[in-house]
Amino acid sequence: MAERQPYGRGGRRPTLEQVAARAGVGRGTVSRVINGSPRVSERTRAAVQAAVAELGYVPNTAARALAADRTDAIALVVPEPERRFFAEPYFSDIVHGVGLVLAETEVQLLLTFAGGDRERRRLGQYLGAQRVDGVLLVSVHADDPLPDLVDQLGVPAVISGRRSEDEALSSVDSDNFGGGRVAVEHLLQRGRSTIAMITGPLDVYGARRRHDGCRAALAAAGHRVDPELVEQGDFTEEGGRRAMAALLARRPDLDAVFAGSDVMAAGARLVLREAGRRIPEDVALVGYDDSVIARHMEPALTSVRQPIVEMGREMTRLLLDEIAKRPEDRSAPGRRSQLVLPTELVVRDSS
Amino acid sequence: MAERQPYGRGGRRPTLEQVAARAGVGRGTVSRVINGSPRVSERTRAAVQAAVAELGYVPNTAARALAADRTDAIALVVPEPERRFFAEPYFSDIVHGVGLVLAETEVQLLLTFAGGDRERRRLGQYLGAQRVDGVLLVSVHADDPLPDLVDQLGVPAVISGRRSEDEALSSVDSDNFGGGRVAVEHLLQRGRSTIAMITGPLDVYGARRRHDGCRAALAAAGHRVDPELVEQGDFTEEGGRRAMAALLARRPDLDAVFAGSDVMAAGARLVLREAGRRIPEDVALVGYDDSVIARHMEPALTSVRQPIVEMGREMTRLLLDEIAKRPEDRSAPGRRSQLVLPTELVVRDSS
DNA sequence: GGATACGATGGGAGCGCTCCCACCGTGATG
DNA sequence: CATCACGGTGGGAGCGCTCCCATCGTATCC
Repeated sequence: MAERQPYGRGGRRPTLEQVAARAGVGRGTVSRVINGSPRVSERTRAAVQAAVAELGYVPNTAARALAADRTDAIALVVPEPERRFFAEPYFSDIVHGVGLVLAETEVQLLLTFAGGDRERRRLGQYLGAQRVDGVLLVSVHADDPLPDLVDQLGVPAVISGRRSEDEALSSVDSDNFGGGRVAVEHLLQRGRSTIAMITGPLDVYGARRRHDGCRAALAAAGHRVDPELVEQGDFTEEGGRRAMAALLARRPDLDAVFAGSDVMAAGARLVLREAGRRIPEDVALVGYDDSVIARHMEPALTSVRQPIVEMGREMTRLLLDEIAKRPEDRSAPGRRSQLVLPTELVVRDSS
Repeated sequence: MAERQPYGRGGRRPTLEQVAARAGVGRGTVSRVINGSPRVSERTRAAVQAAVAELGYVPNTAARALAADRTDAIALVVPEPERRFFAEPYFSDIVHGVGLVLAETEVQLLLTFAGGDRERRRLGQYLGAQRVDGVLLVSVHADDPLPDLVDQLGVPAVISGRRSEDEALSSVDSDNFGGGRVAVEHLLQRGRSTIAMITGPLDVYGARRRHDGCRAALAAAGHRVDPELVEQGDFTEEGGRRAMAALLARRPDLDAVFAGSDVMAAGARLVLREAGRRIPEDVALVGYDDSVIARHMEPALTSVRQPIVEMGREMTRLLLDEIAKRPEDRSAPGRRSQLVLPTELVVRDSS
């Protein structure tokens, strides 16, 4: 193999045409080899590959994108400021899952933050500019117009979680209903009978489903669902404290609490401790998310785990499938895939 | 303004040509307006802008990249697996700093992980494919061939930290020498006289500079630099423990320790405590990085802070400058910018 | 041996843009 | 009144690739 050119200082890179000349074939043939078309003889293929290696040829992405109308790149759009993105292990796991699928392809992942208003507006431009073949949307709020914008632009997209019962976009969610149910079933099995619930904001779809699953488990066990034992939080630690205080005031006899997130469980724990309740002896506590704090809490928190890495994988698979279809074959709105992955209870010391 | 087309279902987006037709001008004129050229009359500019708005025109990136040979995108290349990237606040701050500068431009940031070997190899292809105008390299190891590969490809690049005294690439580093010096000066001011040092691996440039600064401070104060008081660690907690144990065995009379990283300081702290030494009463402890653990340590750790956000900003500025030059004007190897930002001592309870 | 089929190949057209040169008209200048 | 300068404009050429159609050769069949 000949020495490869250092292209530095503005030297131009070899083109298809030059590879073709070197290999003594036509442009079309080289293109076929590069793209792995089967309609090339073994001899020719070898000659072309040799020429590619000698010249250190790499296809120009821009030219390919322009001619073929595809970029071989997808974007992960994070509608949050960078800080939050890095702070939450959720994103890390999603990216990891995405990466696992993309590693087997030639598709590149672009991370895009759209935290601020300005960046938000620019995103439309960005997608309109056909920089990417598709979009992965994570951490989308119920009232976020972004998904609909993306959909209207005709850009294939998959959303993590869903915004409501009838999500218009393709989505991958975890089984929030099952998660809530299994948490409460676990508490019942532990012999608890007066089970309180700190929910997330009930206009958030996932939070409502956790709540529904919880009620379902109680009903299935023949328990009455007592409104006095339900208090709404806001996914913050402070919200968890407030909710716990209210529950304790109304029902000092409660012997278990299911919180819709680990962070709220952490808040609840503080209030319980201040009230002199031992965990789990007096009150069993179960959280949701299986986050880092669950493991580090004292006592370690029983929590419901979502398969986040797996969600990242499935989102990516779904998106690549959608992209692979020709535009006219793409699923019509309303007939998109809605995937729901199972959750799992991780039992620790708090229950 | 007319209703904007929803392009969905494979509908094509408007082109420059169509905007030109709509505005009753030529292609060139529209291009000039889009790119903010001053050589357009106010009348014409307004007409074109109206047409752009009516059609919802967005320039096609691929076509622009092909014609102009620039992508308006830069890549942040992280030669680490995703996990580490998210785990370390360092990266979060860098990305934040980069984002601050890019927010004022039309340049897009792409995050690229090159942790695995496979991804590593693909990166060359990626850069060769002219997907980006330049590259930001962070967390590069001394023996990493990546920077030279990038340089050889003629892709403008800026590296965070430097690999050695004579870094070939443009770089932005923090003042490790000054950081080491100020840490030790602080200990001397506190009246400590027997100051031990746990260094990072001395083949890592930054670690060596911290060590050098430390020695310089000692020498300036008229202290002899006692080899018995220097022990090399490896930036891990375990390494910090081992080093501390060795130092304590050799010199039980030491009254201060400067560790080359917070994590090593954390390891040292455990050993000191096991040996019954109180911090800071018996032994003062200073770390490096001002990481989260510094604040959360018991007692809170005095540490040297690097201006990481600022480093991200400066790296980006440097890179954009380099990109703005025509290729033939770009700095020759050896005459690249080497920027060093000041470090700062954050005094807490451990000293 | 000629018609047929099909795999392999070459290269024209065109993707949407920027660059640049030619050209137009106007007002200043000799 | 001819000449020049210059701001403003139109549009050809070309970026490097993919797509596709025409073409060529060879194996296959009657």
